[in-house]
Amino acid sequence: MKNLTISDIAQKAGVSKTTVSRVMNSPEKVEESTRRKIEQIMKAAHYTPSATARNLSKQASSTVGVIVPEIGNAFFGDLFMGIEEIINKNNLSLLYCSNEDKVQKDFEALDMMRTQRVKGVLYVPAMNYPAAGMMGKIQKKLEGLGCPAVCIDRDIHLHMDAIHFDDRKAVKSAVLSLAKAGHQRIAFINGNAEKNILATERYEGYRDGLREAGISEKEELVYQGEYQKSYAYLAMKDLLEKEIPFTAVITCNNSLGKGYLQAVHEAGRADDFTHIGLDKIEMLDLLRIPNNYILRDSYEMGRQAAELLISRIAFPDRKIQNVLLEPTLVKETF
Amino acid sequence: MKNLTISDIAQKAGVSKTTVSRVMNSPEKVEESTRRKIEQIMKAAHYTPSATARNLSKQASSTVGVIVPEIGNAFFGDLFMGIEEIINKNNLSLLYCSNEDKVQKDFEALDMMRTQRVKGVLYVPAMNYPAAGMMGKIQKKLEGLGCPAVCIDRDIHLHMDAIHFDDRKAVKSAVLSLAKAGHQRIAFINGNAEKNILATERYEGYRDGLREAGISEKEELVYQGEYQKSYAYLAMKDLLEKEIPFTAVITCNNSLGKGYLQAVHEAGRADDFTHIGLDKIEMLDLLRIPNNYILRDSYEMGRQAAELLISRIAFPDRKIQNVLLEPTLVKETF
DNA sequence: CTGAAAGCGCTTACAG
DNA sequence: CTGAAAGCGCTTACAG
Repeated sequence: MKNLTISDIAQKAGVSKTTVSRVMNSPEKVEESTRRKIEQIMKAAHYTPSATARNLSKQASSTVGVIVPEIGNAFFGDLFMGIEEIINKNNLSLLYCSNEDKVQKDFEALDMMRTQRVKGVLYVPAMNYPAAGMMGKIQKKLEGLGCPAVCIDRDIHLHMDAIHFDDRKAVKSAVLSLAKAGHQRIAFINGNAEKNILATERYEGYRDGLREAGISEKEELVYQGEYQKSYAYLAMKDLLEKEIPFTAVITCNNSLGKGYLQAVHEAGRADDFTHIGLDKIEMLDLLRIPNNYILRDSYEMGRQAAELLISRIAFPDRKIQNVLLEPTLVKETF
Repeated sequence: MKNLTISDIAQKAGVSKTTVSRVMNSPEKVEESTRRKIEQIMKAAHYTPSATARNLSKQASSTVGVIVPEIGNAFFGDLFMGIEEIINKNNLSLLYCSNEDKVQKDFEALDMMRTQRVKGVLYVPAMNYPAAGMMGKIQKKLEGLGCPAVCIDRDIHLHMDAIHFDDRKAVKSAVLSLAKAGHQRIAFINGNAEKNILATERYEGYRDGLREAGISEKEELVYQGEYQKSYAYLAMKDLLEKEIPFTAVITCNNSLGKGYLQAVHEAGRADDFTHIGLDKIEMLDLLRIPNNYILRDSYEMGRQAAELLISRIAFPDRKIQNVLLEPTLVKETF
C-alpha cells in the first residue's frame, strides 16, 4: 500500500497543500469547518505525514541518536530504558547504534548519526582514555556532528554536557567501610588503569581509601587487567593458589564480580572473604546469597542524560553541565 | 558547525551538483580526474550527505525499525543484538521502539515506524492473542505500513514472514524427559493461556507430553497466571503450603523460573524437586547451581529475522516464510 | 482565513 | 562524461 501525500489530501479536500499543512502545524490558523473537514479526510484516508519530508523541510529532525557499548549488558540495558522513557515523553524517536566498546566503531557510529541528521546524540564513548591524538579526533567528530551531544558514563573531559558516577569516591568509601570493619588486606581487581578512565578513577579511589585508612598499598593484592569475568576468575585463582593473605576483595565492575563469584564458589570459599562489587549482580538476592555492592542507578543516569540533551536542544546556549551521580554502598554481609 | 550541502561541494569543485551526486552514487560514470578532485574536496570539507534528503529523493529509507517489548529482558536483549549484527552488515540503521508489551503501545510503535518511513520493520507483537477485532486492526496497520514487516517470537498467524520457536514441542519433550525419569506429578507454571498465544502453545505442549506419557492431567498442579516472577513465587508457596504432592516443576519463562528459584531457596527445598525452566537463567552456572532448561537462542532468532526482512526487501514477491526454530533441552540435574 | 511559490538537499531521466 | 531541470513531500514567508 502506497503512502498518501499531502497533495492527495489537499485534492480530496479541495484545498491547497498549505492549508493541509496548517491543520497539522498550526490548526488555530485554519477556519474550524475546513479544519474539521480536512481532519476527517486525513483520518479516513489513514494519512500519516512523512517525517523524512518534514525533517528536510524544517531542517530539523525528530530523532535522537544513542550510542552505547553493548545493549546486552544490564547496566547499559537499564541506561537505555531510562533514555527511552524521556525520549518517548518528548515525542522523539530513537536511532540506536552500538560501538561494541571499540574505538573504531565509535567513529563509525558518530558518522552514522551525522548522516542521519539526528537532533542530538547520547553518547557512551568506547574511546575513554587520552590515546595519541584520538581525543582530538573524537572532538572534531563531535563538533562536526551539527547537533548537541551528551557524554555518558565515561568522562572524556571534552567541553560538553556530561554525566557520570563518582566511582572514585564510591570505591574510596568501599575501602573505608572494609577498613572500619577491620580488614587490612583488601584485594583489588580492576580494568586497565592506563587505558581506561573509569579504571583510573577506581584505582585512585582505592588508593584514597587506603591512604585515609592508614593502610599501605600492597602490590600483590592489586590486579588490573581486563574488565572481563575471566580476568577476575584468574586473578582469584592466582591469589588463592599463591596463598597470598587477604580478607576482602573489591571488584570494579559487574563482569569482574561474576568472575570473583565463580572462583570462590568453585573453590568452596565463598564465605571466607568479604566482597564488594560494583553494580548489583542479578539473581543473588533471589538465591539468598548475600553480597555487597556499589549501587549505580543507570536507569536514572539514562533519564538525566536524556534530560540534559533535551534542555540543550531547547537552549543551545545554556551553560555546559557536568553531572556527577553518587552511587550507594549496599552492605549485606557486614 | 553547519553541515555542508552538495551545492557547496559542487561550487568548490566548479562542477554541477549532478556530478557530485554521481561520484557518490555511480562513480564509474565520472571521469577519473574530476572524480578524484571532488572526492578530495569532499574529504577535506568533511562532507557527509544528508540521509534525509537522499531518502526523500530516492523514495527509500536506509533505516529499519525494531519493535520489542522490553530491551532490559535478556531474551530480547540478545534478540536485539542478533538483529543488530545483520543490520550493520547491510549498512542500515536501526530505529528502536519499545511496545512495553502493551497492546496500546503496539499501535503507537507501528504508527511511528510508518511516520519515519522505514525500509522495513522487525516486530515482536505485544498483541498476541485474538482479542475482539484487535487482530484485524493490527493487520490493517501492518498493511498500511508501506514496507515489509517480519513477525518475531509470537505467532499472530497473519499472512507475513514470521519466525518463532517451537515451544509446544519443547515443553512436550520436557514433560517426556521428566516422565522417563520417573516423575508422575509434574507441576506446571505458565502465563495466561487464554490471553497469550505463547502460553497456549506451552500449555498444549504440557498436555501433549502428559498424554504421550500416559499421565492424566491434575488440575491442582497447573498454575496459569502472569509471566511474572511473583506469580511463580506465589504458586510455589501455594503448592508447598497445601502440601500438594509433586516431584517436578516446569516453569514457562525466565521470570517464572526466577520466582520458582526464589521460593524453593527460601524454603530450603531447592534440592527436593526437578525443575525445567524456559530459557537459561544467568549466574546459576557460575554459582554451580545446576538447573535444567529449554534453551532458545534468541540471538540467532534475531539474526534470522533480520535476514528474512532483508531478503523480503530485496525480493518483495518471494514466498512468505514461516520459520520454526527448535529449542534444545539442557539437562543438568538428571 | 487561504493559496502560489520557493525552498529544504538530494537523485535521476533526459539532452547534449 | 557533464549539466539543467524536475521531482521527492513537506513547510513557511509573503501576498491577498
